[in-house]
Amino acid sequence: MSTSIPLYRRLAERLRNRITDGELAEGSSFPTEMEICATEGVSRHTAREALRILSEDGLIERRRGAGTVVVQRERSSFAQSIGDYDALLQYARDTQFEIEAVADAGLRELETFGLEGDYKRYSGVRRVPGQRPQAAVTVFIRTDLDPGISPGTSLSGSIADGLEESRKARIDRVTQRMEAVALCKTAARAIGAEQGSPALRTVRRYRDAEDRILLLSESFHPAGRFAYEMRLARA
Amino acid sequence: MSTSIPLYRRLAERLRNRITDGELAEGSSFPTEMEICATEGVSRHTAREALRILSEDGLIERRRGAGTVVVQRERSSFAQSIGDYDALLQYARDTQFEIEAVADAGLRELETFGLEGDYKRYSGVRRVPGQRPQAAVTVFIRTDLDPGISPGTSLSGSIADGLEESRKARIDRVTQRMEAVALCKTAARAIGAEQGSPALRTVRRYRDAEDRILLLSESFHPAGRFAYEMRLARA
DNA sequence: TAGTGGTCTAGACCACATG
DNA sequence: ATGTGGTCTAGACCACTAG
Repeated sequence: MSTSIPLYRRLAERLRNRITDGELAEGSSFPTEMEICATEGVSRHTAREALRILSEDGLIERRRGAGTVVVQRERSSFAQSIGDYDALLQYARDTQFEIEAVADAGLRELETFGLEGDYKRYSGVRRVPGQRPQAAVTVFIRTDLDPGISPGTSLSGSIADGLEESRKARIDRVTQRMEAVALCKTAARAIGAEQGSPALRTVRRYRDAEDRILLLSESFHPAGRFAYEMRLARA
Repeated sequence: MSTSIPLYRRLAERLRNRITDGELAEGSSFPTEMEICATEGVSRHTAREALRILSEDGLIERRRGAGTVVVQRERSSFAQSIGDYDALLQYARDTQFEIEAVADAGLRELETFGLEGDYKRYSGVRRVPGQRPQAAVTVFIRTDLDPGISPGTSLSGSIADGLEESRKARIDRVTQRMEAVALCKTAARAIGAEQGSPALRTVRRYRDAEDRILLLSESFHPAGRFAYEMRLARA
């Protein structure tokens, strides 16, 4: 085996492609577990693990006794998600990421964020040129994808943006987590806010189709300087 | 045989209790899979399913070769994955909106939120039954759509949910704004947090196809009790 | 009744972390 | 070197849905 990606993940990826390619139409008829076992030559457990992934991703729905169907999404969350992703990148294009430090990521940080492997850490602030910083930002990028930017550089756009253009890897999806926190000392100093004051913490994980994290960003937006707006259209 | 709840779920529940009861301390030492198999008399697959539940709930962390540890940080965040409108409603279904007061909305509040016309104001907290409040919530609903709920009622789901079912109006889209703020006195008292402590403020505006605001909700999630997760997939 | 997904067992090999 | 969690197989019984 030349690949270390588990069989059930590769199987999930093949099935996912059959959906997005349109071979498996929306609203009906997904192969049964036993069919997948037979055609793909895997055990039922492996087939089920793959189906679990697709189910958690919202691509299929399963009902005991009835069967599995491809979820109907007429222009729904998928189209909506694209807009969100673009909007996300748009924000990055409107501001500059001023890189203040670059280093190898430490073991503790990697563990904190659930990263496995080697990553480079870029830290700095994001701001509209001429204004005070909107956020303290830390970016972890897998070392083999490191663009090798020097400290002191101001990046118009995001590192994720450059990652796309380099074609070294393809970002398949992004998960984003937001919560309110009290600013830690480091972040507070970086953006000129008071330690302990409220901030919006945003962690984004950029993953490829095999669910590996290519890039991770953590931002602290102090209260009053940033609000996140999104629009949820109905399916 | 008396119960229809699967074994692995009951096992997960037992293990969860051992964590919350303090028998399994944070930071280290969770029974290994083989230990669970032996002491609980289950197969490894069943043990793993139970552990998967706890892992997805963020109670434990697993590392190959190293073992399993209890994480249960003080702030047991409740992560909500929201990618589209349906997922947003799902969160409301998992928690209860406990209504503490109902009144006509005042002119100043209407102005603050950009509302025009007559609205009813419902205020209270949202929580998973049996747990401490996750958020202080205020809902404004256009008076002609008022469901007429009495103070003291616990609503399983959201008012927006009921609005849909009443078929008196159709929600076409929702815009959502999120930012970090310091808790005001009123909200802080409602959820038992300290005034001035960090919170995530979320304002949602539910509009019909003519862009009129049918319903508006404002929530304050104190730091540590809630995280907002969304997934941005690409085509 | 036949077929589906849900649960559960027993066993195996592997990659990895730790001592 | 040992033990951990991660993957995978083969087989079984069950609850449920649908024709």
